[in-house]
Formats: sequence, C-alpha cells, structure tokens
Amino acid sequence: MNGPSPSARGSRVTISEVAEAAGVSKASVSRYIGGDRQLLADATALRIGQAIERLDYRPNQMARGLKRGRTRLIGMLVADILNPYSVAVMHGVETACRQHGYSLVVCNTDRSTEQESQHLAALRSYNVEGLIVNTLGHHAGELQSLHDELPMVLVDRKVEALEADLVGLDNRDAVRQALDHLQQRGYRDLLLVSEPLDGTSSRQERVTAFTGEIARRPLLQGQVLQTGETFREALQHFLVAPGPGPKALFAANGMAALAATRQLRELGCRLFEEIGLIALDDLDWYPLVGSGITALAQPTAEIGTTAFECLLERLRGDREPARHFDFKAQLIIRGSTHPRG
Amino acid sequence: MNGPSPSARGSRVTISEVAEAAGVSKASVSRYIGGDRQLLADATALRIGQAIERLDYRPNQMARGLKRGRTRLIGMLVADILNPYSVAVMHGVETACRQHGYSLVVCNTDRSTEQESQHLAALRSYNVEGLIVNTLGHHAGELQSLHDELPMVLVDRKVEALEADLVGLDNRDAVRQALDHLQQRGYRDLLLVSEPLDGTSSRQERVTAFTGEIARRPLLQGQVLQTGETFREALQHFLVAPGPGPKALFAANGMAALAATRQLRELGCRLFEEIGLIALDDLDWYPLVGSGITALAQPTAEIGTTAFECLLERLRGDREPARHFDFKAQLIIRGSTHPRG
DNA sequence: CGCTTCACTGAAACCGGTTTCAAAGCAACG
DNA sequence: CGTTGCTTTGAAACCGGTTTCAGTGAAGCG
Repeated sequence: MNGPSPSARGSRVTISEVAEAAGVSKASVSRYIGGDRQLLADATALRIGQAIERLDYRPNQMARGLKRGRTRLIGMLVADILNPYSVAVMHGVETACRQHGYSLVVCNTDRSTEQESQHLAALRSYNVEGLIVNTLGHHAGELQSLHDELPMVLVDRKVEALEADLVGLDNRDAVRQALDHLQQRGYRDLLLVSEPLDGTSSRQERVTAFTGEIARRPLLQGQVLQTGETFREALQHFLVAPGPGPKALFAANGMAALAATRQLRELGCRLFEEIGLIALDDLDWYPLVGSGITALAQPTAEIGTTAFECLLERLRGDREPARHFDFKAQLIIRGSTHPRG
Repeated sequence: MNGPSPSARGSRVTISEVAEAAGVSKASVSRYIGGDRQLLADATALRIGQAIERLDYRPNQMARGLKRGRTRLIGMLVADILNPYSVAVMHGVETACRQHGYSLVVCNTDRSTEQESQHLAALRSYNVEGLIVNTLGHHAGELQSLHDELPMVLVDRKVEALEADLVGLDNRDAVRQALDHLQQRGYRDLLLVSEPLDGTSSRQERVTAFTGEIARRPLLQGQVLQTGETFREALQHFLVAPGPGPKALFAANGMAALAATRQLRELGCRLFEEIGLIALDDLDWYPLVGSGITALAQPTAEIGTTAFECLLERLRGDREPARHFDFKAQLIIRGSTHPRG
C-alpha cells in the first residue's frame, strides 16, 4: 500500500534488488527484461515477473545503452523551432519515433552557428543512435565526422560535401506548379520573395528554379527579392513599376509569406485585389487573410516519417549509397490568385 | 590528416585510450574532464589535454550519468506540439536548458492519454533529472510517483492532487483585462470561445473567471461556447440573437481564435465590422487578419525560462513547498476591437 | 635527520545493466 | 552405467566513466 518513499529522490529499484527479491541472479533478470525469456524456465520467469511487478522495477535505459550500444535515442537538429515547417516535420518524426520505441532529443539551433556546434557535441555525448538534421549546415566538418560515427538524414536542406540521405521537397516541381498556376490565372509580372539566401540549399534551389523557369517562359517576367531591411522599399518599387501585366508575389516559404503579407498591408495594398500571392508551405491561417492565400502544401508529416524510416533502415545496417526523397507539393487554390485579366 | 575510419561506426575514443596515450591512469583523465583540474600537476594536465585533443576525445555523457547520477537531461511533456503556445514555451525552456548545459528531451502526447503514459515511462528510463509538464494530467498517479523521484514543474495546467510548482498565466487578470478593454470599447454582448473543456485547468479557469466577471458587470452579457461540432450553429445563433449592444468574441487561446475567425469568415461576417474579437495568445498572423486581431500576449519565453529555472532550483536541493508563478498577459490592441456604440 | 604534511597519482570498486562462459541438473542414448 | 547433449542458471567480466582510498615523493618542521 505504501509507494516509494518521497524522500528517496533519484534512488530507483535496480536489477540487483529485483534479482534478490526473486531469488535469482542479475543475469536471469536481465534475460527476462531483454526478451530472452525463452531461455528461462517458466517458474523462474514467473518469479521474476512477480518481483518486477511488486517492486515496480523499470530498467535504466542509460545503463542498458552503455553495454549494448543501443540507447533508443534519436537526435534532431532543427534550425528554427519557431518555424511552423520545422515543427510540422518534427511532429512527423516524433510520431514515427514513438511507434518504433525511440525517443527524440530535439535541439534548436536558432539559426546560430555556434549553437549548432554546441548541440552536435551534446548529441554525440548522449550516444544518440542516429541524427536527423535540418539546419544551416555550417560545420560541415563536424557533421561529416559525426556522420562517420552514426547514420544521418538531412531534411529539406543539403549540406555541402556531405554524402547523406536527404528528405525534402521537389523544389523545381513546386516552382513549376506555382508558375503554371499564376500564368494560367493571368499573372505576368512576378516577384519571388525569399528569406535571405544564407546558403540554405532549399532556398537556393527555389530561387534557381524560379529564375530558370522565368527565362523559359516568354509570357512571364520575374525577379527575386529577399526579406530584410531593404525589403519594404524594394517591394514598394515593384508594386508601382510598370510591367507586362498583373503582378503577383510568390513567397518561397511560410516566413516569407508572413513578411510579404505584412508589408503589403503596411503599404496599404488591398489584399489581394491589386496583387496576387502564392506561398510555399500551407499554414493554418492562410484561409483567413484577405480572400485566402493560395498555397503549395508540403507533406510535412510524410517528410518527417520518411526521414525517420530512412534512418531506421540505416540503423538496421543498410549501406546503400545516399538516397534522396523528393516529395511533390500540393496546390491549394484560394482567393489570393483569383483570375486576372 | 586522416579522420576516424568511416567504417568504425559507433566506436568512439574512450577514456582508457586517452589515459594510455597520455601515459596516465583513467582516474587522472577523469579528473581532468571533470573539472578537478587543480588536483593535477601542470605537466600531467598538459599531457592529458594534448592527448584529448589529438584523439578528439569526447566523454560519454551516459556513462558519466551512470555513476554520477547526473545526466544533464531534462524531459518535457507537451500536450500538443502543433499548438504555437506550447512551441513558444518550449523554445524558452530549450534556450534556458542550453545556457545551463542541459539538453531537452521533448515528448509530444498529441493529447492522447496513452501516449502520455508511454512517454512518462520513457522519460523515467532515460534518467532525466527533471520534468517539465504541459499536458492533460490524466495519469495523476504516474505523475505523482514520478514526482516522488524527481523535480517536476507544471506549465500552464495544474494537475489535480499533484503538489508541484506551476508556471502559467494569471488567467483571472487576463480575463479582466479583456473585459475591461471590450467594455471600454463599447462592446456589450460577449461570447467566450474555448476549446472543449477537457479538464485542462487553464481553460477551466478562463471560463470560470469569465462567467464570474460577467456576473459582476451589469453592463455586460456573456456566454461560453466550445469549439467542435456544434460550434458553427451556436455561433451563428449568437450573431443574430438580440442583445444589449455590440457583440464581440473572446477567444480563450490561439486555437480558439483560429477556429472562431474561420467560422466568422465562413458565415460571411465582414471582419471585424459587425463583431469584435479579442484573443488570448498573440500569434504572428493576428495583424494580418481583417483589421488585425487584438490580443492578450502571454510572455511565453519568460514562462519557459522560469519553468526551467524553477526546476533548476529544485535540482539544487530547494525543498520549499510548491510555488506558483502567475504571469500577466499584455494587451495588444488592433483593429478587431475598434470603438463601438 | 626523523617525522609530519601536502600535493599528486593510480588501483580498484562502483554505477546498472548485458553478455560470455562454465557448470549443474537431467534426460536420452548405447 | 558412463556418455552425450540439452536446458537452465549464476559468477564474473565488461561497457565508459567516477570516486574512494591508499601510496608515493617532496617540502616543511622541530
């Protein structure tokens, strides 16, 4: 009837106590909890089971990991935990982890190079079995040396000179879908709004795909703008400049969509009568802004699960060369790209 | 020039190898990395430092935790990682953790009772030093028995019969601020929109404070509505029903604000000319909807840091009775509560 | 010079598990 | 009845660290 003593903070039941209570050796208890139950006589297993139940014994995963080399811990390095995309992917990863008996250690680098390094060291010291990385990818050296030690899957962003699996979006296809849609709706003068190009591969790919596609489509004219200090003025300039036809913005991700919409409002634009908008990522508030923001949704949950499952295969010994998973974005049409003239 | 062998997956440099390389004993190396450096002769320390550098040695945190009892790991149980409030708090916690050399294991229960239980077991088995809990709080028993073993801080939500520190919002004050503001702006007929009352203490407190305050203010009339299946009809009914004056919604949190705004739009409301809106939590898209949504911002970062620091004090041996930290919400006025009447 | 003190170091026990290895008990076999 | 072989078990080594404790040599002291 009496639970564990409240003052006994940190002192847990150990395998030795269970062994003693059951009148067997540590080894037998270890075999019981380790799944080698068929090695034990039924009577012995029963006694151990009862002792475990009675003492409410839970094996110490850290101690198990020490000898066994399996901590059942996965590390995830996230560039910006306040970015909804990252969280959505992380949610997918976490779900997959739990389903396979793994736990997730999440490290947020806050887009800081120094924190990235610090977190990598920490994750290594915790003996995580594998790593899911969505980050700046400076520290290519550290990442490489870590990748030599354990499996690693990149999410959304390549890291230069790192031969690892990659799970992300088919950016080229997404950009094409966006331009197809805008063009079909009658928009002609486009502006790609991206967060600053800091080397993040997905951002760069979207920009490259955009300029490439624009060059290939005689009907369209397009330029690229980065959010930041000069963004407002440049945007204003775009709005008033003469062009080949109706104007539209293409936000390269959710944060850019937020920044773009905010600036449009502050510049006194009526959303979205004067100017169209399409955004990569589909955030839950897009339907609420003006007549709704047209989006290219990323299958974030699927990206997360795939990243984990990819990691799992590596953990099970898969030695294939690095693979790439490119998911397609899904167009969700709302009022911000209503047909134009 | 040659890094570690790529095939040597999982085999790291150990303290023994460093000891051998430096020509000293494990004990000395341990003292070196453990901060007992002043115990060592300068020459010895130098040799060890060089050996560590040369072999790129990183101590295994798990092994250290085993004997020392300090894993430098904090667990956080989150009810819903897709809820921006939770993420914002988590961000605060994570930052504080890193600054103090701790890492964070995040477990998302997805509002599932079963997952909560599963995660608690996992966190225990990983020897986390402390726990930050923001969750349903079913499993009061498991939480209690865990709280007997290690320090625990609740965030936002009380758990019945659990005597633990709590960090959250002063809900009564927040509700008063909201009603003061609405009243002063001329709104008279109010509707509190809450997510379903599932026992979450903060939700319940807001509802209770609301009805209490309404009863106390003769000018105001108010009722409570929960999001969910019947929400749309009930909302529509509220919109057309006669009342004592201008109507406004009070969203009890960010998710409720999202649901409410969405329904208002679908019901054809012009935001926010016909009806006012104030929301608890301040999400980054509030300025973009209609004329902007007035908000009561929670100091989420501060809540997160406080939760961690509170935990830290407990870890350092603080045995005070359970404390409560109630933060004040901050009113941020936007167009959704423009003056009426 | 003998004795104490102190700074420094290493051997060994320990943390809580897993795994190897050998041995004990028992049945089947020739 | 002596072997053989299988099942079941425990002692002990091990994982990678920390910590205790005893020992060494040199400096300080009477």
